[in-house]
Amino acid sequence: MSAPDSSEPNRRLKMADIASMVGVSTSTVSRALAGNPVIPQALRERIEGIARENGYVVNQQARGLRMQRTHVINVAIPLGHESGQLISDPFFLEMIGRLADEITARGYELLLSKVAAPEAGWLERMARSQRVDGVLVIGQSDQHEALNATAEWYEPLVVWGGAAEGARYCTVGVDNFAGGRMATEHLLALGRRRIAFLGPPQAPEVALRYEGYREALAAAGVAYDPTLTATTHFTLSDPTEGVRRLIDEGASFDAVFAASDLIGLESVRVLAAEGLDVPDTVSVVGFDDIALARQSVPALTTIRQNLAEGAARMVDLLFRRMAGEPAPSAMMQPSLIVRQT
Amino acid sequence: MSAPDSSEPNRRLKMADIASMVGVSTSTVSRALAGNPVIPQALRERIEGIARENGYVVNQQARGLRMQRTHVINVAIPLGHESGQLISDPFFLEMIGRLADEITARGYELLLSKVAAPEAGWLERMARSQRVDGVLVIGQSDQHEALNATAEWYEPLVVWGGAAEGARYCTVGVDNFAGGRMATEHLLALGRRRIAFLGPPQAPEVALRYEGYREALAAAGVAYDPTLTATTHFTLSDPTEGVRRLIDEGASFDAVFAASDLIGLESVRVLAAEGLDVPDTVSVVGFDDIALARQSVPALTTIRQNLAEGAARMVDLLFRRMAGEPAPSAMMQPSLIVRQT
DNA sequence: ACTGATTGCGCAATCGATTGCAAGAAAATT
DNA sequence: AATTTTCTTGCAATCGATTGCGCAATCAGT
Repeated sequence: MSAPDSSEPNRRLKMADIASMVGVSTSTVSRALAGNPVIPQALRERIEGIARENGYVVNQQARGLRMQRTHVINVAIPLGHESGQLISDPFFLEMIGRLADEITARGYELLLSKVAAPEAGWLERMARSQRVDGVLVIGQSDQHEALNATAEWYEPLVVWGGAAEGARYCTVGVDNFAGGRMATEHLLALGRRRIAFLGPPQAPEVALRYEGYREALAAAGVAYDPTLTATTHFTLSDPTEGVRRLIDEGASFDAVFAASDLIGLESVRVLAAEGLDVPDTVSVVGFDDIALARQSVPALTTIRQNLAEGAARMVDLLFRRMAGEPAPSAMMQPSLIVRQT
Repeated sequence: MSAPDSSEPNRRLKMADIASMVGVSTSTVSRALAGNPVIPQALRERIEGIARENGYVVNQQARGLRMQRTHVINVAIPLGHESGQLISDPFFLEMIGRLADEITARGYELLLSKVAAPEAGWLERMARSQRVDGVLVIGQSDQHEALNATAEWYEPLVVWGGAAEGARYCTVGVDNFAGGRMATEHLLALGRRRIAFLGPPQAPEVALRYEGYREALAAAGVAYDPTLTATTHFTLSDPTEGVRRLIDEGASFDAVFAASDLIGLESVRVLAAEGLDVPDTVSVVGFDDIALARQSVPALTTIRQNLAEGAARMVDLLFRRMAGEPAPSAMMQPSLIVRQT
């Protein structure tokens, strides 16, 4: 008995419904809603008005099928060598947030795929499903080969990570080698000589940081000691064990270069718990400059990656590639942020 | 001059291509790939084989249009009262990760929408675009009305948050009122009497925590002092000011109940920087139990929300609603985790 | 060998939009 | 008034899959 609402959403409206309400064909409605100038302004406004009043929204499936584009970007996070299921590193959150801003600003949507245990062909399926117009991969993980294989024929693909050897895919990232060198040089300048390295070296970006570390050691004439390298994942519990292992094995070290801030922060915590004072006894440098690095006590010295710029670059390159222009990889300079550790 | 690869992906394959390669109609290919038993096993395997060899992947746009479902779930994060653009709270990352697991496990994809400055009708557009089969909203923010309006006619909608008064939408969350009470009772049990509250009370879930706080005070016969309430956002820089403001205004307090761990951790840091010892002079309790709460020094006492369970519940309810079954809101019990603050 | 049941597979309609082409109406020109 | 030009607007094909219906081939039963 209630008066019929202006919007009575019993059934999903299609363009034909709007067309018959206005008394025109779907062609006209389609053109009007697309802002095509061949439709006179008066009529266009009438159509827009009726569409709005009835809460009509274009069916994106149909539109996508006809137009051969979806206005969706796939953001994939491969977790190849991460044992745990969870992404616990805030680095990802900031990156996702920045990418979301950039993608939304261009009128696109973001399809997030967490690729927990990469099966063969995951990236190829992603590229061929035609569900998305482009793919961004955050971190190479151990998927270097898969990336190369797909990049061979799929243009709109941009990867955040290191410029791995033999990579034929487009990467955006900071100069990880330089970052590793800067971190190590900083520790050397503090007088540290026994510098440990903590991180997952299977990931190309970490491998480059590691090379920078060894390069800096060599340049300073400090002998490289393999027992000071501990392999850990990016997850939260793993670095704990990594640091403990170093201590338990009796390795004597006076500094830690951690492959990520999360690993760095955890190292600081474990060292403190073991009675090793940071920074008096042991210095620590992280990588990323996540928000928590600044906030923690003591504040973590780290190598900063500018994610705002990085995300903007990735999206910029991706859209160029989607437009058919070839876009080259980009490398940005990291910077050393000296804090208390 | 290179030998033609087994997969020559010059052009995107459609089902008709596979059909002509096998020598059958698209109907048969479609049925075979869908595992329809009317297709004899031998033929089905031949079709599957050829499809695989040629890297054929079903066009999801076309499939979605025909089937009237997309196999995509929209996860929306409204940031109504967050001044900053960024989601910096790790709570979101863990939640997104858990939801991604649940959604992927059911063969669906996750479309992530960061709704930075909610415009009128954002949720309605989301629901009507037919780009997704259901919508999950993480946190009510200040969008209570929008949620109510859309829930009126759109079934597959589940919200993470508090059971706000007059909410006609389906919510999943912990009992925020009980959580607020538990936190406050814990502080009272420690002998604290001047307990400050920090958080954004516009969000319904925070409002409930606040009510629990006041309820506990009243039950203990401790006078409520409005000058001990400071409004802050969930971002990282804002709590800093919130705490400083309390101190600067000369409010004397011996405990802080923070509406989130991020606010709690920041409070600890600021208090320490101001020379107020935690926990000797001031006790702090947070909310969420993010990974960092355990890891920080001193480790943060907090009210734990079980996000793994919460995410599973949300997705479970959403899929029930997508199937047309009415599914009621769910409330889980939080638990007090006593640590060092 | 003939009828009826069963199985295997293709035809063609359908999902909801977009757009090239062209027809009819209106305006401008001669 | 007749013709040309310009505006509007609709017809119908198209994007790539799914599926109800029905025809032909195979098989079983007598």
